[in-house]
Amino acid sequence: MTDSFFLAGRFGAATRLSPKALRLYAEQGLLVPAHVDPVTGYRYYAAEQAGRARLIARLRQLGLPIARVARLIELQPEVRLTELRAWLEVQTKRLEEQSELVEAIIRQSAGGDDPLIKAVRVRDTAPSKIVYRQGHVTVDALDAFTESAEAEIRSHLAQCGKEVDGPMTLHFHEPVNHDGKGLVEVAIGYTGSLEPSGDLRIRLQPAGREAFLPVPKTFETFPAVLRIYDAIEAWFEHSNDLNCFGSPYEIYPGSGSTRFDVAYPIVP
Amino acid sequence: MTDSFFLAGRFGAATRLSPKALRLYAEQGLLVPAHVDPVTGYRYYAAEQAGRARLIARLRQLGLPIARVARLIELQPEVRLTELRAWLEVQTKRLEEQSELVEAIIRQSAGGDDPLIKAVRVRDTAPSKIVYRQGHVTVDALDAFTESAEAEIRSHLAQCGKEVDGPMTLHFHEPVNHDGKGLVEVAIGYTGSLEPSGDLRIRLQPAGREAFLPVPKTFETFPAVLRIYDAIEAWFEHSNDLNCFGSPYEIYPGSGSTRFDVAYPIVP
DNA sequence: TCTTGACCTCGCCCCTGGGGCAGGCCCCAG
DNA sequence: CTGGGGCCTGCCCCAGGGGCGAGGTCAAGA
Repeated sequence: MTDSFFLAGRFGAATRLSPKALRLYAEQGLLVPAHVDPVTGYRYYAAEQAGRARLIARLRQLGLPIARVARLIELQPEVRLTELRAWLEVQTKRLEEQSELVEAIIRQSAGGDDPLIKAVRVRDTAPSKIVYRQGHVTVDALDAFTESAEAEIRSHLAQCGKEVDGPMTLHFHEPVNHDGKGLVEVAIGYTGSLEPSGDLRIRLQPAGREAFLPVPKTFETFPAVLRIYDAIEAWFEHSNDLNCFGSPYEIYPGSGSTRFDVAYPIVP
Repeated sequence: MTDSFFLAGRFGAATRLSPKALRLYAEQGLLVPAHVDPVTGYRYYAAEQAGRARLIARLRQLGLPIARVARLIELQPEVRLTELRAWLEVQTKRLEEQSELVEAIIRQSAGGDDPLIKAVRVRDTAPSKIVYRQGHVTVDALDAFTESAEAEIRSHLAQCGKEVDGPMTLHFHEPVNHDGKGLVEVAIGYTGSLEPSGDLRIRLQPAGREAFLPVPKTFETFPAVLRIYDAIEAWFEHSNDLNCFGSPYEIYPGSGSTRFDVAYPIVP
């Protein structure tokens, strides 16, 4: 048995792992050598460890981080395969998003031949007091968050006997993607005087101007809705006079019997 | 004009870039602020820079490294789009490879129900002197490298009047993937005495044993050929007695009228 | 037995693309 | 003039190693 021990170089050559990687995995407990010489520090791997090592090499080759590999390795093979298939699904989705993004870049470069751009309008916004709730969500959780926040705000306003003043708005302070959470805010204007409650906060919204675009039915869902944002941003590029400097928001209901408008604040 | 300058926070909010990211891009020269206050160090961005900034944000969102973004940004839009489409192609290919890899992991977990595994045989290899050439190649450049190296070696042997002894072998010292270069070696045995020449080197190949598998026609091309490697490795797992410890190689021509065999060295 | 060369160890700094924090200015509104 | 929030620099941190240098080890040949 003792002659079926191998040093890092040879073991790594057989398992497609570099000695450096093997050392890292040994430190992290992912692949502990069968024996470590306490004097020299030499790591001796047993032949039986080759299977595990090769599995690790494959999972790493997929690009999975070490911690993920460590979790997957301990799973039953069937569960592991299920997880891997799910991971592949995610990768496929990511590729689709990248594809969408490239298309968006193409449209951005092509400039203003999009009829959407010509539909952008500007209007003044009235000052109001707003009550709002913020949260970090992914695009999947966005609808649920919006609904629950709106319900919470409306019930709080009803409870306090205050009147709703203006539409509901959904602000995107950070980009909301599939893979990352972004800070969003559901806000409703009101009249009268109100105390904050729970995670509901109060803020003054000064008067201003906004560039907006009603969203046609076919662009309501993600990721098609991103074209609306693109269109307004492209419109800013073309109108040298006005500058969009702030994050975008959606206004429910939208103008002209649409479900919502998309708008950007304008610096006067 | 001076009032169309924006500080990093506001500018970043409009272009989906964090102040920290903007600082990094400024340091790298990717997006240099229109003005930097020499006293305070404050970076002031002009409204006209928003387009470039947004393009950078998009390209970064694709996952492209900054250096790549910097190159793409300077290109003509059409060229840029061509490059982006090519990049998408590569990503698609990568996803396909990952999919293959997951399938390979599944087969590895499933164990030895593959008829290929049962076809693995063992044989002794004769000692010989070999002349070889090494190189770092990707899988795309592999065939060209192999052909040119084989031609070079054969012409050198012919020039020196030495006889070829044994088959041509192609050693994979490092994994050769689509995305990374690996060290490979084309080698041919000879008899007599020969001097090294150019990038051709000489080595003694001691006698040994190898586990091998002739490659059926349907598995000759990448990535299907990887199943052959997998099969031999799986065979090692199942035969507790023998250990593969070394990198694999291909032998041209293969046994039984196949184009090539795949083999692993065996530790006796 | 000695030497030599290959192999191994550890430790340090490097890469990407920022995030987070500390300490200290700056800027604007009240 | 003062406070709060925004901005600066500078430092350390993350994964997953690569590369390098100093020094110890192993095995085979002389």
